[in-house]
Amino acid sequence: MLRISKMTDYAVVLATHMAAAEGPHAARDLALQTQIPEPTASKVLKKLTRAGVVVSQRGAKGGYALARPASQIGINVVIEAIEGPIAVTECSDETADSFCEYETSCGVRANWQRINLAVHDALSQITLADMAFPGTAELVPLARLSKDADRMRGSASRRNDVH
Amino acid sequence: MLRISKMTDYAVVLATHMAAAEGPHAARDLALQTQIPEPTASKVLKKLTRAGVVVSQRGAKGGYALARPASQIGINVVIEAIEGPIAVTECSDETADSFCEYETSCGVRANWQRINLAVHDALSQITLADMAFPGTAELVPLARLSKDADRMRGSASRRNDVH
DNA sequence: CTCATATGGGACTGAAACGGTCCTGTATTC
DNA sequence: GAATACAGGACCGTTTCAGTCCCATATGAG
Repeated sequence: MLRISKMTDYAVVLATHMAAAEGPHAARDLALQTQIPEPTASKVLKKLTRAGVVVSQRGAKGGYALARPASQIGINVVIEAIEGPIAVTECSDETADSFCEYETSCGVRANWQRINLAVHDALSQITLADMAFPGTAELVPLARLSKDADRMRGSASRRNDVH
Repeated sequence: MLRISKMTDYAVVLATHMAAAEGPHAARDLALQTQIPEPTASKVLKKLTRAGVVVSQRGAKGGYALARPASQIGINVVIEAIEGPIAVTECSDETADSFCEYETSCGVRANWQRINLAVHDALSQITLADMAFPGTAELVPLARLSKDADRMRGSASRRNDVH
């Protein structure tokens, strides 16, 4: 579960590449650099464009570029661009939740939404800048994690390595 | 994305029901109570059993029961029981990661694992007991959320259950 | 001992989603 | 106006998903 689709994986890789260098990137170039088949990369880029994650420039010398600074684009945005809203279950999908037939059995609903939120939150913590410039993460990945954790939590160092 | 499959949804609902009452629950009973089609419920329960989330008793008067107290079973365990390990991308799957062809383009790997961890962590925070007895959550869902957030962030006790 | 009850473990199927390709149209630059 | 690149779908084979069904096995009751 929570297995992200390949398309989404591609989206993150492509976005990360764009984050690493300025200026317009032609779909073809990105495809070559990332080893993603060109038509597929193109498809992904189109979706990212529609979602407003990247902006596009048509014509010769055209290409794609991030719509905002990489540090302001959370991973969740990229993921949602491809896979739609992060709604773990149908009953947390607004269109359907009026018809949750369980009702009685389902004090579960509110909790699913907590789960959704938690996941969403976790994802939004990580930006494309983090992905593009692992920086300290590469040297001390866990240290970086705890740095993030500190920022989130305001205090204690906690590395749970593991899992 | 991050759309959990129906089966997993069922698993959580079923597990929550078991958390709400003691003793062995026959698959049939659970199916009736939760409105989940019986064969399907049965299938899910079998998976939960294999994963060790619940224990089963065969024969007349048999049924299923949680393997541990509800407060000690994180949602992540239930989810993983149905959907397999939480590995967001293939390259974070250990079997495959030796062959991440990107390599150069992929400083992304380490970051995916951060993402995985973040998600996994978020899920493990929520136990079946939380699901079965929403308590304050029902009255003030958002307040409860921020309360949780505080608990997460404030350093305090946080059990990592295992797996 | 025997029968009714329940789980264990797959096999199987129709429907839907996924991954990937390709084609036609439109905007932009030279 | 020709070459370049994106926009938007149509299309298709493969895989996964949801759901059902069947048979084997274990257990308790009479």
